[in-house]
Amino acid sequence: MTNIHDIARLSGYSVSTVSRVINHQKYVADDKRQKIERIMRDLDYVPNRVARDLSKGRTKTIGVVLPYANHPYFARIVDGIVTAGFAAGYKITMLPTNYDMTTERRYLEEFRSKAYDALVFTSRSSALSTLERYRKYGPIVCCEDPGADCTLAAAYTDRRQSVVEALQWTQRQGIQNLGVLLSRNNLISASARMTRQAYQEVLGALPAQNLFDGAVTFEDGYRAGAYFAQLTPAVDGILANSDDIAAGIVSYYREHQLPKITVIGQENLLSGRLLGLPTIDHHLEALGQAAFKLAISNTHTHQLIKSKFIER
Amino acid sequence: MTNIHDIARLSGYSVSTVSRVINHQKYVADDKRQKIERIMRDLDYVPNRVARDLSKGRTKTIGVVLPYANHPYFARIVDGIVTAGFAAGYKITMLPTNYDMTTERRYLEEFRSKAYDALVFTSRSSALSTLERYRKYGPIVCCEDPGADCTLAAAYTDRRQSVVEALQWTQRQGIQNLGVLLSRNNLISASARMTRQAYQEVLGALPAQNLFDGAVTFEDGYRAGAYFAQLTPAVDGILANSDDIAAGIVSYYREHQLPKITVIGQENLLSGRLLGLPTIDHHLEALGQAAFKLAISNTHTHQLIKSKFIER
DNA sequence: GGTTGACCTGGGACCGGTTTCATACGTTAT
DNA sequence: ATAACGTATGAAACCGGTCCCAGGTCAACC
Repeated sequence: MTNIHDIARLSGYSVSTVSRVINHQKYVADDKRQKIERIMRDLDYVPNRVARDLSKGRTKTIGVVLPYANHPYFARIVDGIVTAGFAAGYKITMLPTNYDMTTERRYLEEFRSKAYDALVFTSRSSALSTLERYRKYGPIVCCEDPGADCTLAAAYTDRRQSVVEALQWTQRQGIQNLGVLLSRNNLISASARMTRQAYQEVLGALPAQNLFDGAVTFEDGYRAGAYFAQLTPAVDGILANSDDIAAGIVSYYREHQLPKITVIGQENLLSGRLLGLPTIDHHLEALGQAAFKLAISNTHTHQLIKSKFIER
Repeated sequence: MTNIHDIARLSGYSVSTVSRVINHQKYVADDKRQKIERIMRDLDYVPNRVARDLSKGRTKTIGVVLPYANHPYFARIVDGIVTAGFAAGYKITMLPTNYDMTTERRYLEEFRSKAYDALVFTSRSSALSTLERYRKYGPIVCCEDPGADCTLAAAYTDRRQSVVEALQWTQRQGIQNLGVLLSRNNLISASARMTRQAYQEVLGALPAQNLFDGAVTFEDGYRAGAYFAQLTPAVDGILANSDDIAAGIVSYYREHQLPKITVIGQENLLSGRLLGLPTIDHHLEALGQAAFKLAISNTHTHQLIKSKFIER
């Protein structure tokens, strides 16, 4: 493979001058510039990206940590990050975790090794304090509200507020007993925390039996449907954590000819639109774009993306 | 930032020995190994990934070229690539093109610059011969049948055969006049070519007015529905190029209270399932996994992934 | 006692760029 | 006449690793 030294040798000029030509810098005489450019073209020369990155100390690459690559929630965020990254000349690398903490830790160590200029956590299993420990190696963005004193940058939806709106809507609809689905009902998940808070705020204490945990896919929604269908006292409304999951619930109720109940989805996906379900659009592409911009700005700004409740 | 030379200096041993410790190689005395390991831990040292990549001449990164990041077709392929890549310790970088040839070319040039060990084209705008010209810089995989004499590796669905099956099924259903949707009806798109071939084979010449081109999203499907609904002679069946797009057609027909017609989707997505549409599952995750394996194997194997027609 | 081979260690070239600094020349201002 | 400055160029350090090769020790074997 031909390198910058070959070009220098063949052109009779120094490596420095060739480097100046490559980078379109000032202070190169026109005739020499042209000669060097011709030789580079003749030899089919392209500067080595990795060498450049090493020398410059940056990779123009952002790592995106996410549990599953092909899940609509994360796909929409990634879409936003990729779009914004493309416009800014950054590459986006996918870092799937399956919510495995060891894997997350491995990515954090890779971050220390300068493989990425910044890291975006679309979701996480590790403690926030763990992420903060790696903050000194570069910008880290999380997609949740990490609290005012957190030094991480953050872009997040106003899930609490939008869920409050959705719940108030159910009250106006006369819904008495509402079931709730969460993906991960633990202390780590900000999404779960916000949803519980909103429930508490509008409807009071959430009965344990009205909560279905571990909902990620359509199939999970289907199982949740089976669960809620046999519940006493019966629920007359369910707040799902995604339209696809809501669709699973609706499918169960339909297939078993159960009375129709109100199911609210989230993310404004095609499935919810097809079934005419009310939903909450969290504007995840915008969230992704915001996350990217924070990643390359190296601040610790916390940025709220407004969500929108959509009646149907 | 502390580097390998710091560790060498502080430990009193040579860079070579430190390198051996880092890489868990033989021929390091136990006491020295332990001392070096302790110093690395004390200094919080992590080897620089970029330097390593430069030295080794590889990045353990695969670039995935795709038109849109958040489209179910490509998302499923990417999912397969990411899953297989993760298992093999490779990073996956997304390279969105919007079908812009200049952008594709830029990625090919980046490939020459050793930024990626291999490139996977999930779709393309450039000519195959263009891609082949870059073949000498490393493995390039395309996700279509590039023809027997093509030196690129390839993983692709048997779209022609599966569409033939779908069309034969429509015949058995008594469908007389079938409309067809394509995403890009040009010479580049193998998917369009295979679909046209299958139509020719089963139903004969495809009337120009029965073809709707440029269908990518649900909204496109909706527009296609509007188009086909006003057509004379009326179509009594439509083959769409994805379930989401098929759902667009169905939505149009529903919303305008038009007589129900048979719409066949593709990719076996949730939308098709919800609407009970027959579909063709092209097993795109498997395709992605196959593409990844080809990418790191540096052969020019052509691999067919069987598709499956699903009646509903 | 000499050869062989396994084990251990360090020097230094190499991967392929960027960037700082020293130098030198030609104008222009003082 | 000379200081000052803009332009042009190259040498060499630097980014931070890998790895080949030379050299040394020590035990086993003939």
